[in-house]
Amino acid sequence: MLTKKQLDLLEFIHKRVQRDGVPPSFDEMKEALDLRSKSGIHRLITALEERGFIRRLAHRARALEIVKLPDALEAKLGGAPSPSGFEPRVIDGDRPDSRPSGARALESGGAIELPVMGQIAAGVPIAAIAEVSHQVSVPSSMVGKGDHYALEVKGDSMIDAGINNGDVVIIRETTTADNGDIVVALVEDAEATLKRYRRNGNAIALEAANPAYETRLFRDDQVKVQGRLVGLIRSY
Amino acid sequence: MLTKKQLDLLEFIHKRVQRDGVPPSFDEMKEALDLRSKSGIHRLITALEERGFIRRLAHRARALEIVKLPDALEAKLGGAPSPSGFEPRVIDGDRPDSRPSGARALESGGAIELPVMGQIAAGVPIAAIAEVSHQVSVPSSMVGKGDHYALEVKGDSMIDAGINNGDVVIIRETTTADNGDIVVALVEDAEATLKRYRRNGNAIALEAANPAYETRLFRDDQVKVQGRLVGLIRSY
DNA sequence: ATCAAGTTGCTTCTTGGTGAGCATCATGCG
DNA sequence: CGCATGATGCTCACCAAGAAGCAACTTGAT
Repeated sequence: MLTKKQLDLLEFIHKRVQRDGVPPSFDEMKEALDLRSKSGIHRLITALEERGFIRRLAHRARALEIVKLPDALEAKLGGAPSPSGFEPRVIDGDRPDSRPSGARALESGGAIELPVMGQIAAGVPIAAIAEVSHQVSVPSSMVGKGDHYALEVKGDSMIDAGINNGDVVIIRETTTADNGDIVVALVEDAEATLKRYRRNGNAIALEAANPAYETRLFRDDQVKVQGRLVGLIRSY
Repeated sequence: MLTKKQLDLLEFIHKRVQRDGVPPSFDEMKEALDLRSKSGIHRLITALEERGFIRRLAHRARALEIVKLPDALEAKLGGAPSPSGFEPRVIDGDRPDSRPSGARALESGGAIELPVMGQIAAGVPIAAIAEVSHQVSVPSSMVGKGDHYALEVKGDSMIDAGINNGDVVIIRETTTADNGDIVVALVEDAEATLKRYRRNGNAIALEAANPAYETRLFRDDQVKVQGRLVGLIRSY
């Protein structure tokens, strides 16, 4: 899957992250691989990204992250593959494989499994968040820090936001939101809806994205934000 | 399932990966099998890929990976069959049906990695399917049989279908479509667009889902279906 | 405004993968 | 036996990708 150079670079990055917690800059990588130009690094990085081993943000310093390690490296260096903020949990026992297979059940490759906690009304509210009905896999790039869960959307009140009936939305648990965010809002401690959030003083507006539905206004003590929309998955 | 040659090659590749962490190039394989031409290797590799033992990226150096090993080899060499961290659970009972030997391609847990083949215009412009830019994980429930890939949507011509600018669409490779399907259509062998497909006699209509765009009509020889929309992933 | 970190264009050279065309050989089948 | 088929082997041609270097340009941060 990888050429020697690519493997070397990946290994270097991995070590740096393990050591410093921060990925190296292009210049540091250039030094490490003994090159005289960053452009070479750029190409190697591109190749690694294309093959799905790292993920990155363009134009951001040190904005790269190892998503997975080839088996060869994983065996060689003991470290956990790292993604999304949880690695310091694995201790090395005598038999490292004692748990990786179980521990990473929810985190294998570039995906994470999230529980689908029932349905949510995008139109008229449905009962609040219920139980886990099943699990979905989502790209780990979709979830950042914090706890997440998924809900199945019922209704069409958010169609203008590109959220259709039957879509699965990925929600990050949070109790705050910024204006314009799409949130899971619990109204009057009874009904949960998916709406766009807008605050004005101590009034909260929950806007649908469908002209057929009206914006509803509440006092801020009537509405509890339960999560913010971070992703969406649809199957045809 | 495999011919002798194919088995030999697979074994060689496996050993090399175990030893170096880097798969051999065609030339190295050629040497190992004592051939005088790479093209033979090419054929063997193709056969192995077809049978699901290896996975690869076309036109990329050493971009190949062993996905599974035939039982014969697995017993012979102790090595792990490779995919993301779970094999130590299978004991050999009398019923090895744990793996029907055709299953689990890149599949780990409930997710599969697919290549993102660049961007597709949902509006006017184009750049036909280009290269792999990176990989995404999608729930395996989203893909059925057949080959799949992903594209990033540019433009807003499908907004009324809930497909926004920046969304990643999952495409199943196929050359046929039913009326109403959303497809990747290659028009005039030049531009690829994501549109709703409708056939009428030997005329094909490509409809946008946005009143600002007009339906375009073509003769059926001007349009080639390259895939059908099966899923969508959006990150906020 | 300035610096550091990334991104790109262009060049050069080497390595590596693709594919057409043709020959050989074993095998299963009437 | 003669033929079709499929797996292999080879040559040759071609072109793409990997790797490296230099330099200029863009972005983000301060």
